[in-house]
Amino acid sequence: MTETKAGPNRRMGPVGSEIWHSMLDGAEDILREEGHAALTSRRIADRIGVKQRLVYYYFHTMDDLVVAMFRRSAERDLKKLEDVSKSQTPLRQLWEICFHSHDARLISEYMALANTITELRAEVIRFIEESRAIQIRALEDAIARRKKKGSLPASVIALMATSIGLSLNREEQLGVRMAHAETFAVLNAYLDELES
Amino acid sequence: MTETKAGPNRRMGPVGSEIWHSMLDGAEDILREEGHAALTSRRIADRIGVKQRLVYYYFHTMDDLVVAMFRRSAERDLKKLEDVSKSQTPLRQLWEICFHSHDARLISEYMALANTITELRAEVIRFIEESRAIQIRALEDAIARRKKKGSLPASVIALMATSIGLSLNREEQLGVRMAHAETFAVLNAYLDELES
DNA sequence: GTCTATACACCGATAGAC
DNA sequence: GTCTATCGGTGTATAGAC
Repeated sequence: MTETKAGPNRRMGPVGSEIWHSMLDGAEDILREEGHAALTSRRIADRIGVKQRLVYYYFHTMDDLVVAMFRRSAERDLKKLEDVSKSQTPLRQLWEICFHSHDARLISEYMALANTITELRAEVIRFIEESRAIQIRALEDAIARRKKKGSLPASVIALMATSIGLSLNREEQLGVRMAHAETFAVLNAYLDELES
Repeated sequence: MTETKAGPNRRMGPVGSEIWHSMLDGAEDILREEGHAALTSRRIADRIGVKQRLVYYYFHTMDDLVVAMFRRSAERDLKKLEDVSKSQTPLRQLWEICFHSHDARLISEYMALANTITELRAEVIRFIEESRAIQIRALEDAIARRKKKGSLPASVIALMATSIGLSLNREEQLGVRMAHAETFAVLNAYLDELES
């Protein structure tokens, strides 16, 4: 298992090796700090102290590298979501993850790249659907535990919460604060009601 | 008024002229259809049938062009928001605009570009704040008219609605549908309650 | 596995003619 | 106003030596 996939008949480096990871680390840093325009094979190589040619030994194309980068981080995120949804206060923690631990800039760069890179787009879709499924399961449990009628469906709460979390996160990073404090207060109260 | 701004001492074409607009039109089409990587002075020129040099007669830099493009579209949007918020059913129409009339792909491209282009970032902030202000005003009126206690603050509804609208829009364009129908039903019911 | 070297395309931006 | 021509830089990707 030292070959990535068929593609062009070119020798390829081992997926998951140390240098493979450090390339993706460097790429992620660049994307977050300097944006898509700076995400080039040369800069990645420079950053981790190897020659540009080596990037193409580990990845067929730059698009492949981007897809691998997103997939790696999506897998980590999904694992974290699964973990906290089994904890004592899953909702509170899911909300923390949704609102805090993501870098809004990185997300927006991926979203834009997904417009062009078909395989990334598929990966993004998969991630949204799987993380939503996890959230819905956790919410259903919480709602059942509280057994107080009149709640919104778990699926609706999940979608709304992630949407609002994404926006709040993005706006805070931009420097917009209008209506944030009030919204946060409302959400906190709702969260308390669902999960004391 | 045929000069854009100080900047480099170079002759510049008239802002708002027919060709100025067609350049921005072409740029917008490219950004929506092919993404930021294809947004170059040469492709814009090709698309509208002029030579590349002319783009730099109308815009100092490519960044300037991008900022002008966003600003023009933001002004149009704000005007439309103002208009419908004075109509008979402002809430319903504001929601329609928020959910439908925007191209999710274009938005995500702008968001990514705003990470790098400082002036665009400022323009985005201004747009978010002004459109939110308009929405809050319309919502306050609607809530006062209904004078039914227990409603969420107008500012919170505004933020939540735009967030959810953006996400639904984006996901529909991606091809994700999970939880959409249920969410849409809930929102519709709420809208009916606020504005019959 | 990692390197040097290189082919080739495209970009932003400018000089200066008409 | 619009053009031709061009400079200097950077990108993806490959050939092939060690």
